[in-house]
Amino acid sequence: MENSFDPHEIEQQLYAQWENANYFAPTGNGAAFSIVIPPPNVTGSLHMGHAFQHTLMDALIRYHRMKGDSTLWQMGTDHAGIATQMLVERQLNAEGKTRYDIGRDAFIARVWDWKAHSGGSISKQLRRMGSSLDWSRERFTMDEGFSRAVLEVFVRLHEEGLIYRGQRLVNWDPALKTAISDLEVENNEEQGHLWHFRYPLANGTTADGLDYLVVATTRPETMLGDTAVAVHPDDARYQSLIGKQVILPLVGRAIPIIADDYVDREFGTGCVKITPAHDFNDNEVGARHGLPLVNILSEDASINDNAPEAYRNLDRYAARKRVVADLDALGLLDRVEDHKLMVPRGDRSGAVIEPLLTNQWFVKIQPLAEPAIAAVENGDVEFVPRQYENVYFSWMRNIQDWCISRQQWWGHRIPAWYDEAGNLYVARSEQEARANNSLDQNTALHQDPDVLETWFSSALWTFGTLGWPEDTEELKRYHPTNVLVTGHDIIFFWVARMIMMTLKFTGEVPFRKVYIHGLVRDAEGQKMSKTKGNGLDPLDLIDGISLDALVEKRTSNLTQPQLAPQIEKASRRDFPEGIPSYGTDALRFTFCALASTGRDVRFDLHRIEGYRNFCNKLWNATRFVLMNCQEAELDGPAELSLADRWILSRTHHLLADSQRAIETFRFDLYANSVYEFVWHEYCDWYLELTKPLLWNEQADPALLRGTRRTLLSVLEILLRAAHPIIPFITESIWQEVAPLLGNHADTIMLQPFPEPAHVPADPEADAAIAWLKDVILGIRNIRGEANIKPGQPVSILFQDGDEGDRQLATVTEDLFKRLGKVEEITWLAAGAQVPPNALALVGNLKVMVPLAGLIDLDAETNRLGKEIAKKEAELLRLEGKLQNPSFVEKAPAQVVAKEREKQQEAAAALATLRDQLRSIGS
RNA sequence: GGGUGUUUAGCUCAGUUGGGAGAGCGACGGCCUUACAAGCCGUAGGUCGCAGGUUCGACCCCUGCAACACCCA
Repeated sequence: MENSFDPHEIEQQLYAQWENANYFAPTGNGAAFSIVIPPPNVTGSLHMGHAFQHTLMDALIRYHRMKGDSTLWQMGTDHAGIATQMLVERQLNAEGKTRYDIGRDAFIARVWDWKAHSGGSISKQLRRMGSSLDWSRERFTMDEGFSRAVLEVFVRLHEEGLIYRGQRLVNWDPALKTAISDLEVENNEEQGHLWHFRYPLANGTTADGLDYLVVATTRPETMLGDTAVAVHPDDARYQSLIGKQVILPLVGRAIPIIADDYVDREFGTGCVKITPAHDFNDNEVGARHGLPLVNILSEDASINDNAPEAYRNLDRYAARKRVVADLDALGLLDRVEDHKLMVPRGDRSGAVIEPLLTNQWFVKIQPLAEPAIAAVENGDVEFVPRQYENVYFSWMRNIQDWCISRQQWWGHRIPAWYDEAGNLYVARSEQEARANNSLDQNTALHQDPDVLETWFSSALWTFGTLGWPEDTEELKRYHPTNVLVTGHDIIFFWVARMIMMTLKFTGEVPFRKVYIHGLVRDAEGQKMSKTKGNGLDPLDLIDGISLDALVEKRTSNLTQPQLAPQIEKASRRDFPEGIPSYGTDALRFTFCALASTGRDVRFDLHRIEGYRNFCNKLWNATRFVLMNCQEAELDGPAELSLADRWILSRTHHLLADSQRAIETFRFDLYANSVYEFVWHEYCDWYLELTKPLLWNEQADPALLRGTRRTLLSVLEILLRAAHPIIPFITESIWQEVAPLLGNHADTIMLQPFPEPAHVPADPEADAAIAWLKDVILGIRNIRGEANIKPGQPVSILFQDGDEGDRQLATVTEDLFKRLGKVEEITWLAAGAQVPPNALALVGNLKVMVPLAGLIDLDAETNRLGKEIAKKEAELLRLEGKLQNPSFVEKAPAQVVAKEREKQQEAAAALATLRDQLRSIGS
């Protein structure tokens, strides 16, 4: 083995071996365990969120596979309607064409073509993460089989009256010219204006004697579509005007003054213009009052023919200026204020969204939502962490009908046909539509041009990927899936919709548990984004990247190129050396270690560096073990030393802790227990404890065999225990180690996950080594504080203590001699005269290092002083507690007894330390 | 405006049923000790956001407040 760990030597080669051997496909007759991948966008590339999520999923999958479950991790990608269409349209635009130039069929062919050539980049990247996905069953939401499921669901929902077509106000993206869901709208506060307009009263005056009302708006152009002015029903100022009319300026329409408690009396003048065709709230007000809807916008957000001629065909912002100017000219512009407002923008296009009245397809959601709420209420689906259930419930209980149509070309086309008269036929095909409705070939039919939104199809993901609507073996075996691993940002988009649709069509929940992980942020806690240029590419952490390449990457193709210098500066500040290569295992270990319950993680390079070092530590521990075992005879009678028994006992605890952590999704605790065990138990103590024996030429061969076998078998067990987190290094090492134990299997991947029951705990050995550690730490502390050179051997004296101390000292003599670099040990009788010394206490046992000229007296006095102060504080606390009568009375007896014991120990220790200080001082 | 979460060492975070707080990184001091300088040994550092309450006892349970973050309207 090389003398340091080099991830590049092993990773890609091992992954290829695994994949070629088909280890990722489910095998065996064990219980089924399945996870579906949240299908990544086919246009996407791997980002830190994916890397995080896949690390956790892969850890679960590898764990269950090793547990012997028949484990399926279903791979697939999502066709990402809008994103993909935008991407291919941009390519066309670069050629000077639009999609309309080439037509729908050619455009779709072009998208498929794009997918064939560049659609798979995320698949390659997922392989670099070590993800053990079943590639042989990879699915795509636009594939034929999956599309059949989508079609079937649409038709059946329509048959049941749960899908309908209707004219409604939807979020309209005027740049993409399509409806989008309210989840795809980002509301952000932006600086704007509040314009106050005077609307002349048709008759009468206000309480103040004015002949007009003042209304305020942030979108002046919408006034062309006003159909009422509303006031609060209890607003004394306007009581007499309710039911009267104003004349809508510029338009000349007389519109009513209505009373509705939607109006906020405190805001502006307390009068609100009502535009039911262009505002969601106004729409509801309009519905309550039977107001007409006047739609004044076209699909590109220019003014249409329902507005006065002067404004027609003007873009909405041009119209805004014109309306304001014209009102001003008429003396009807009361005033303009600066105003912060929430502006809705499409998350893909960035365009300001308009509520627009259009014909769309909707899913009637209430009948689907009720069972989906019940499934979570009764525990059929469990969220981890639990509190996300509240997020789910609050959304589900206020859920609106779901607009599923999109005015796009790329996607599942809506299976609805119209005849010349506008009659509508929904069927699985045009042929079926004709057959079901007795329409012969003379009746011309044309298909609805719209497609379904992507989330409609991904809602079917768990059962659609397993072959539904066919009643397949896979569906029976792997559905419901066991757990969904996803971010909280798509609980509404995806999780809730999967639960609804899956219950509806399979009668089963899609998954039993939903593990929600946090978002990955940068070291400052900022969200990683292309715009801010603070993102990290997981592959750059794995392979490393030079500073210049990193800067280039972060500053190219920016949506706001003016930020480039700023981004470059920050990058050069944060990564002056670029990013070194850490390898996949270190990255995965970092993600696991940071994955505490559902909170966002700050990704700090120092952490991944630490875990890279951890991998190197494991690598070198293995080198030590192999060096000492490879040439040795391991067969024959063997005897376990105390240290062997101890590390086996610690292994038991490692396994128990790890299993509990994985089963409860505490990847951080899992990673920490592996780290702690490998570094601070196996390496720091156990390997050191084996050296006196291994390097002793005269050692008992049975003991040597016991130790060598323990070195190997504990290493082999911990490799299996750690494999779900760090698959590459563990596989690589395991292939060296396992054969020495007689295991010649091809891969660690399919070995059983180690069971704590197979490695019993050994409390006696635990206690003995705990004692030994105390003695050694005492000696080391004296060495460190008294400035005794590490190379300088010391003699030690033991005094007092009990029979147990004597026995332990005898049994462990060789061990602490080496670990404390102790030359000679002398037991002194109780009360015997002792030479000047430095003292460490282990219980009642005095461990002393004679001064003999090598100890710095001042330093030792100082050290003792600190010890005494510590003990004094402790004793004071304990005494205070024990002198409190209500504590002694009310606290459980065992707690009181324990505190008493502590008090006595502290008092005894304090007395000894004070004696010691006196004897040094004298 | 409603809701959720967070607040613990200089930084990033653990803290399992209430019995005087831990890790990693960083800092400081010492070491090329035959697996590892990506290492080894030792040390320092905390009014557990603030104010109340419950309790013999509160980082932990309850109430209020503050700051920050996110979601919804």
